[in-house]
Amino acid sequence: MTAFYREHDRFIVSVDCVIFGLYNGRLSILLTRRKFEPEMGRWSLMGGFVKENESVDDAAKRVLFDLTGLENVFMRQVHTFGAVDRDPGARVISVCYCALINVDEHDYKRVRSHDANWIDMAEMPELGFDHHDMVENALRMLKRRFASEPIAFSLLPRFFTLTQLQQLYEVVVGDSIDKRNFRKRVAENPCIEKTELIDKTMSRRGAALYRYNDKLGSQSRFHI
Amino acid sequence: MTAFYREHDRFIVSVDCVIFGLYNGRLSILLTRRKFEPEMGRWSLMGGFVKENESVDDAAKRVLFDLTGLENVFMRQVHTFGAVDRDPGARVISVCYCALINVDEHDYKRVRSHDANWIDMAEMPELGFDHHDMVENALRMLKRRFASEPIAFSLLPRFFTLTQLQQLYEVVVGDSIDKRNFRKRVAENPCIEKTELIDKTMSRRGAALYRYNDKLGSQSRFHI
DNA sequence: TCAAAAGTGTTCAGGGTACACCCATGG
DNA sequence: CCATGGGTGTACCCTGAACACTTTTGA
Repeated sequence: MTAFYREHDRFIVSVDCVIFGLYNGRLSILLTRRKFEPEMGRWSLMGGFVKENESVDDAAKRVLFDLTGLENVFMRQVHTFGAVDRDPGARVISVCYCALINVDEHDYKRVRSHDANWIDMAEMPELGFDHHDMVENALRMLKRRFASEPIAFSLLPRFFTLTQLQQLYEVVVGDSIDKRNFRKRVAENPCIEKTELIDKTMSRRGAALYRYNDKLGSQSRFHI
Repeated sequence: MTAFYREHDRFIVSVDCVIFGLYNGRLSILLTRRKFEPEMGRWSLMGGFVKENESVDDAAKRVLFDLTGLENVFMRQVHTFGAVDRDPGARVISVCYCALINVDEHDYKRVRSHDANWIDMAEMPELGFDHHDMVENALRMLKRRFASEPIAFSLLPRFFTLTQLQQLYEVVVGDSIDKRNFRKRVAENPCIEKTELIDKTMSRRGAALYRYNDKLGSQSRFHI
């Protein structure tokens, strides 16, 4: 390190992850109760500290993996929170990330061992620190991105019905969507391919299974 | 500080400011040549280090003020860049901000003393580190926000003509706009008030002067 | 035969875009 | 009288939203 850098103040840097999940058909968020002061016992986001030998993005991935066992999920940086006294325990600059996962795919045991709970977004408790701001920011970003990027498909099985896809959009957007309009847009999108397969688990009649094809490059977007 | 925090790695945190400006009718960016290693002599963004007793946002404001003498300008956090080796001189985590200013209002002497130059966006040189990513991100954010938030009015004099307003939008959006359609949208927007004043400096005929009124709360938006 | 989910088209309104000419004035 | 910038209205298209009934089949 050159002399120029030596003299500057240094900071603890953390990542706080807003982990959204689909938990029996509803949008939920992974929260834990803090196990140490300050604010011990208060609900809070999943956080961790950045280490010297990892990038900030990698720190976020590590935290997500530790908690859920999942890799390669939709994960984005939301904002960096750097107020001087945002954490009363110490000066900590926190980079907030958000992820959206399928609760069924993650590793329950990991979540349990971290004393984390899935909480329905409609019943979100008060959170410590500036975590409420983080959740608001993250949710706004999630809704925006979800409606314009093909995030949904990483949450569905490889083959899915249009009803499943629509329900997923409805949960995230937080509103109901007209079935015919929805299917019209799907039909116009070359990335969503109908297969010959039929799913009979949800109805007597059976529903056509579709597949997402991202090989279409820049066209692999789906804007509901 | 509780014992819990003591053991964590600490980082130098910087802010890098992408300062866009309107310089004789074109979108420009404020750049400087690095005066120390690594990458001495390379064009780079305006940066500074966060200090222990200031928030990250305040650090960005301080850097902007030091460079331009301006306060209360449109200034937003863009993204945090945290790759391990993004700065070959040391591990530095950098929070990127962007600002858009009116070049005529700032303090030239400050800029000069920092050896900073306004460079037309069309002629942007190669930058050191990950500064090119920062500029791309910042420009994308600026265009998005400029088209949906009333940023323009802080760059214009208190009274302005519709031609001035339109030219400003054209410069930032980087495309030309139909005059009649533009004026139609202005007319529909209650925040842009026509005054009785006439500006005769730009034409023989004279142009009506308008004023922005942000007292209309949530309606004080102008979406071109 | 009925319950439960799948599937299917049309209409309408509003917003966005394209487009060309007259006006006022100072020099 | 002319050069310069200021100012104005309409037609069309396309997208997005609203809306209800038929089909299939296992139990």
